[in-house]
Amino acid sequence: MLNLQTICLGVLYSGSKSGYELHKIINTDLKHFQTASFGALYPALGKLEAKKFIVSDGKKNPIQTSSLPKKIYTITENGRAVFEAQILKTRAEEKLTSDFLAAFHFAEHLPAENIAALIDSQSAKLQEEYRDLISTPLSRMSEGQRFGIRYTIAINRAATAFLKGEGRAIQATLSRRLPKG
Amino acid sequence: MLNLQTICLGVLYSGSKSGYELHKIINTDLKHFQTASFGALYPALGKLEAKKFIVSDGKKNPIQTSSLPKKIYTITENGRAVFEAQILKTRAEEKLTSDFLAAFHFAEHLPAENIAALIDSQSAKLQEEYRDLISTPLSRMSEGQRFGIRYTIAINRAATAFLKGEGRAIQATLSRRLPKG
DNA sequence: AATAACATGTAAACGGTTACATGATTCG
DNA sequence: CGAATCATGTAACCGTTTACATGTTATT
Repeated sequence: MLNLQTICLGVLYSGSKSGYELHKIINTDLKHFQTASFGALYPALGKLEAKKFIVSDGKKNPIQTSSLPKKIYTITENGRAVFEAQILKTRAEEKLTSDFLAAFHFAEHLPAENIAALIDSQSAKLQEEYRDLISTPLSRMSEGQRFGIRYTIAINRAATAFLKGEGRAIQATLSRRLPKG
Repeated sequence: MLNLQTICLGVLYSGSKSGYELHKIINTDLKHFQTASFGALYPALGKLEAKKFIVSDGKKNPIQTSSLPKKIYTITENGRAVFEAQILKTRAEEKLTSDFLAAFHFAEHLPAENIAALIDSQSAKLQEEYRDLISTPLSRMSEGQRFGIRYTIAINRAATAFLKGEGRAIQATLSRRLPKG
């Protein structure tokens, strides 16, 4: 699986950025397949720098208080080569972890109101994701990126349609159960 | 997020099982939203046992060579209560990590044959998942579990349809690019 | 007797989250 | 001058993967 280091190389490939900017890009543009917290991002950048895959212009000297705290990372030639090799050997792999589906798997332990809440909340999340996806400006985006967005939208729509069609039905069915005792 | 310990409690709720059986159940019946390796499973069971949420009938005595190595885990009353509380407060959360989408995001660094391979491989994986999903015996399954399977099938179909419809088109588009130099 | 499947576990390393800690810059 | 946002980083902890290590039971 592609790890955060490789993702960072990929984002830095198209231009130098600070850790903070990288964080923003990953958690907006790449949100549908990757996220990163600062606690994951900074150590990843540190490791990439140690391996000479990226360089920074940072003044890490704490005495120089007047210097900008902002540190711009730039990918090296070595880094580019490593990224290209990595992305070339990438296989179609996906891993979903879903509390929504897990909760339904064990739904016999849930009262009807919780079932309803889960479906409503999942629908809302899908709607929010949908808004994010369609609001992304398609210009300045590569063909591959557009393809990924459209793929994700197709899945999002199917999920929403399913919940709209069958969500009420399952709520009704599960409400008819005998209360556990 | 629901962790493996809680998932184990959930599976043991409906009947006592060995670690090995638990492993098989999670990686078949729960495959569409959760997997677990032995290296993750056994420590999780050990922690649950330490907390008295489960008990085992294991003869851990290595001198007793004649005893069965099989260890059956049973959920305790305390464990049931903890699981019920956990599942009750579960929120609709989902996390997808996709090398397929990541590769497409950076597809400008990929030659056309890799694009084609990625789409073919993703289609094959979806088909395989689909076969698994429809082959699951619907009897002896709760309403909630059936709902989860149908939800996953709806998404799987949408993904397959998208790749069938637009997969060739993107391959053609990306093949028309100038080779990088 | 060999092989596949059953069965349990550990250790090192990895990757990530959450919370903490600090400080600068910009805008109203 | 206060608030939001920009900005970097560490530490403790958590959960998992991968590889290793070992042995049993059932089938052919």
